[in-house]
Amino acid sequence: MGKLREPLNLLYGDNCALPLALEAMGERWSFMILRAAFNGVHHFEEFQQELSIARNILSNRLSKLVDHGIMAREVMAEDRRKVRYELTEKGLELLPAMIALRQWGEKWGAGVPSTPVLVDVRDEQPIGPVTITAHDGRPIGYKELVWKHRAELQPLGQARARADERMAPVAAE
Amino acid sequence: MGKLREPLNLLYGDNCALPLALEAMGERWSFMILRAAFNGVHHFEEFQQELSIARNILSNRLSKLVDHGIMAREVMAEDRRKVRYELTEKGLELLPAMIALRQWGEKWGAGVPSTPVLVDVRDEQPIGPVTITAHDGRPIGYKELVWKHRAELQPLGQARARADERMAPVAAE
DNA sequence: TATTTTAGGTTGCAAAAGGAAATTTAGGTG
DNA sequence: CACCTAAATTTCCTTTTGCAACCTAAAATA
Repeated sequence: MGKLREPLNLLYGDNCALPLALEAMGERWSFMILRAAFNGVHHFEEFQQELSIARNILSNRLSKLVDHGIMAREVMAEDRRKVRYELTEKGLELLPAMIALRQWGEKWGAGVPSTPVLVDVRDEQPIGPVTITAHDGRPIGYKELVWKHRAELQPLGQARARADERMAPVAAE
Repeated sequence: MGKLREPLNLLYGDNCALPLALEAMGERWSFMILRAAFNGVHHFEEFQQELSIARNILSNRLSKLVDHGIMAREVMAEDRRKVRYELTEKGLELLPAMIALRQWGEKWGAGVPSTPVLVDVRDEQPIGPVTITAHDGRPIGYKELVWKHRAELQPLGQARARADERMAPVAAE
């Protein structure tokens, strides 16, 4: 058993939060609805026309997003037929995940020039790639990641000699 | 129409890459399979037991992931019954998106302590949150983002006075 | 060589989810 | 009231998913 390629053992854990996130966002239209919401779409008919999604599916997805606390549903006071869907804080915080996905699609999707580009309002420069970062913000790649149990963590600032570096011995190889 | 809340107009574009990414990763099991792959799972039976996924679905999803160039399929030389599935570069680069999702799930999922934690091998400190960053790496929030067409971009370093700041006039409000 | 085991799938069938169009409900307007 | 609109819901149909059993080629074993 050579250690030529040790299992990356990322993303593991008895209680990985990924399934949880996927429960809320893993359905086919969820991200598209979210994208529209980020673009200022607030009403049922807007979503429907924007996405060309079946009305029943849209209805169902909006309900689920509301149930999951990703969107808030508010019957409008001035015209109580209208319902306004708004991203909650929880929903807004999906932006990094969505942009990461979008950037990946941009990079790897066959020649997507992606003409409109996201820029920082401040300097009007395009945003950088969404990356994994160390605690100090330095970008790091997947090879530099390891699982660690909470108990094994050391207080910030005093990086102990990498002694008991047993990483969660999970799956494979 | 008051401008109290202008449409964020993020993520838009005639050719947003998000649908493209979702075509490859938007199906229910895709991210879970990817997660397993990141954890060093390489073989059909491993995936199957790891995920408790139906064999036909697994078969189908693996094929699709291979078709999309996210995983590579290789019949092993030493035992030609065995097929090894390996993440490609394209697949590996989904890590930020996946971790962003996971972190979101951690933060917002009802009390998920997420005991094993990802750390930087270098200093053994937990990784930071995946964020949107400006070109210089400074983290920025969704309020600081604007669409800009390629033509309107200015060369880095000389942030022109924010003159023709017409942002893509899309959807809503 | 014949038999069994293993890895990686298919196949068939019932259940669930998805989609298009018509209908319903609650609320407005002339 | 008759009519309209926004947001769902219901109906009907197609596709996808999930489960179990079956299949096949390649080892392993007898």
